[in-house]
Amino acid sequence: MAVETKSADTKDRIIDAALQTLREEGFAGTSARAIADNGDFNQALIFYHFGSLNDLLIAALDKTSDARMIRYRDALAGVRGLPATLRIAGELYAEDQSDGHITILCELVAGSATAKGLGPQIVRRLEPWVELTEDTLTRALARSPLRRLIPVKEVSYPIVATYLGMELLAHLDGDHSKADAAFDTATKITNRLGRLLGGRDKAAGRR
Amino acid sequence: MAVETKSADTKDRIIDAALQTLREEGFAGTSARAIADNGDFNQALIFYHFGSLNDLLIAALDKTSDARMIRYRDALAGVRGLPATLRIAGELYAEDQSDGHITILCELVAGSATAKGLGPQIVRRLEPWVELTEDTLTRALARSPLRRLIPVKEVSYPIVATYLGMELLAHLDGDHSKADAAFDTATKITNRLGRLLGGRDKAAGRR
DNA sequence: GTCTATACTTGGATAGAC
DNA sequence: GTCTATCCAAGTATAGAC
Repeated sequence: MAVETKSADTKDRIIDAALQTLREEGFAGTSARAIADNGDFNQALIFYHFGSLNDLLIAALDKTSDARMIRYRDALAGVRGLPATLRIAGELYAEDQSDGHITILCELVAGSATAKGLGPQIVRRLEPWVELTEDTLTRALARSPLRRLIPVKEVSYPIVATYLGMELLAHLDGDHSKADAAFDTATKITNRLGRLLGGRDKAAGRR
Repeated sequence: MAVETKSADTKDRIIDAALQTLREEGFAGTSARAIADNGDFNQALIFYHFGSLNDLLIAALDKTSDARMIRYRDALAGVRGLPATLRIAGELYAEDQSDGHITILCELVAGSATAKGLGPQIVRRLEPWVELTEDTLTRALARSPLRRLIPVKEVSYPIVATYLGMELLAHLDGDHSKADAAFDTATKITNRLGRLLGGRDKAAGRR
């Protein structure tokens, strides 16, 4: 058991170093050597513990993604109504940004378009997020007149794609202001829609 | 003049070979060697004519992007109303797909997150598309009640981001069905909104 | 302007000692 | 499990002949 613990510890150290490198250097800078330098261990350990660099990157994505998913599910659990949901989503997004989760995800998505064989595995790991969007939206619209307007199933995938697209662009030119403004824009439209459709604030789903 | 023509011809051959390679092999497969093989010329010519591989890729993006921009402006010029605009946009998108423009753009956007120094130049070349979206949307909404709902300026950047995000994802798992469905979804929502807001079809902007 | 040949660099991965 | 030493492939870019 001592051995297994040590091995697990090392694997975790390697994963953390990979995450840090992705955050700081981007996909392009995340070579096996760079990760090893960053985490202060030997480069060969990566291949001993993970077999290949790609497999390490997948494991790293799983770690950050699983943690964020728990946080998202938790924070969104009791939320009712679209305005409140948008507000919480905006806060979660801000967290994604400050802890670097977003950077990592974007770098990997972009990188997997570039690197060989990474693509399908990354995409598979985005599916839970489409489902989360679907669940969240279903609950957010449950008591809103907007539920007759928005086809939740069809709209969830584009929403996730928008999140990724905006981040990717923000990332490319180092300007996040437009991405940050998106939640405000969505809120604005929702409010206007609420006023137009149901009169006052009931329409938007507030209670 | 004969010399200039020959040089211009060669540059164009190289650009075309780069575009073809991006389409067929993706960013990862688009090395100077691959392009030269593909176009059946010497690899050193790339550096003689363009200085660096990055500069060639930028020139290639400019060629396809300029051509598409002319086509878009032309096709959208006389269009009135949101439903018609969505229909035309869907057709243009289908063209993007069949002639490979989309593939090239996505590969370069993804790749520029990966490669060094390409990012800012690619982003700058996306700005005209945000402007086009803004112009198009302004005209599409001119006579629609929806113009009070949608803040055109704030929404144009997210729309372009969505286009890119969806394509990037579709690209990653080789499944374009969800991206194709997006225009139908947008049309569906627009129609419902038209019925809810303005009664019948006038609201949606048809004439 | 175009070719051949090659210098130089980086990075994934492995062999084999400890 | 961890280290050193290396192999090998691929890629950008350039020098120099034609």
